[in-house]
Amino acid sequence: MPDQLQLSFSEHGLRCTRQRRAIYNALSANRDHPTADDLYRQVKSGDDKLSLATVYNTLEAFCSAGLAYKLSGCGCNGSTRDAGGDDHMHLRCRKTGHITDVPEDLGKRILDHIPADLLAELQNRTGFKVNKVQLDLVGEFKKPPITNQVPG
Amino acid sequence: MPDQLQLSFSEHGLRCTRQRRAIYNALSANRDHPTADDLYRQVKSGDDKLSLATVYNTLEAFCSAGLAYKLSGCGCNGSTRDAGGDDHMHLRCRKTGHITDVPEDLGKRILDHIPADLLAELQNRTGFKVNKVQLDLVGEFKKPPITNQVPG
DNA sequence: TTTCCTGCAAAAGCTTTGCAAGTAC
DNA sequence: GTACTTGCAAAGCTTTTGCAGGAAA
Repeated sequence: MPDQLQLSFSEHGLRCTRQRRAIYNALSANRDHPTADDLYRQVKSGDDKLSLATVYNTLEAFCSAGLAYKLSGCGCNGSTRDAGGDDHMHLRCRKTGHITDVPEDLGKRILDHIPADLLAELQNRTGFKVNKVQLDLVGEFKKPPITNQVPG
Repeated sequence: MPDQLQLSFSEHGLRCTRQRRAIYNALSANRDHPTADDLYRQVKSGDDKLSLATVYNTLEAFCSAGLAYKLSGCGCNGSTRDAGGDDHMHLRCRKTGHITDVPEDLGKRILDHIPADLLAELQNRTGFKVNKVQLDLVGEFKKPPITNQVPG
């Protein structure tokens, strides 16, 4: 009986292997933008059979299939990915480079202020179709955040 | 006669060397978020005496001094930096990872819609002081952009 | 003159690749 | 059974480090 994930994989022309399931789950569970190595260790701690090369291959496969995206952008080696999906918002600490997410409701309220007509104008002028908006607030923690996330 | 850059360096406790000037200038001139290697080649093409290690050391020095910031964030190796400064906005192509800037006026109009009171609320709730807002629009070029920038 | 910076080369770390064995379909 | 994946190990990159000589202050 094919489950949701399996369907999703096959829709994108990917075979559904144990490793890929595990990696995909780890990636989605993690709002923390793990590196390949993070994923490797995380998956490996539950299920012993995995190699780091597979993590890289799999992420590459997910990215080509559109199931995940390189997050860090830049010409850089983009070691951190994101399981696609919604708009979102990060706090990025200047001192440590650490990234945490903005509380859901607040993020939504801020992003709702971005006017769709300006994005449409952008598309007209540049030919760039916006799929997703990502707002990063760069700064630093003046006091520890209230959540369980740690600045660095 | 100490110039602007020299003053700026010494304010931050940095000595003002030929290499650092060149690297700083290249970094500021470049709205393109160059990697260390990009900077190396760019500077080297004008002025023959520079080693790649110096580029890394210098970027590190700039970052600690607050004259530049790691751009890509994440736990990642942040090969791309930014000479601090203003809020800004990028277009990030999903397919190629290439980053280009949004036309100045349009970027400003979009960023102006982010309400300051919500940012203040954020600071109250999380302890995070926002210095700079960076908006990334993730998507892809449907047709070539009008500027001289190339999608990938 | 003192302290910090640079360049070189070597080390360390991260990512990709090649290929035989294994697995999904 | 066929074609795609995995795991291993080795290769290829990028970034950092140690140290002697050189330059800024």
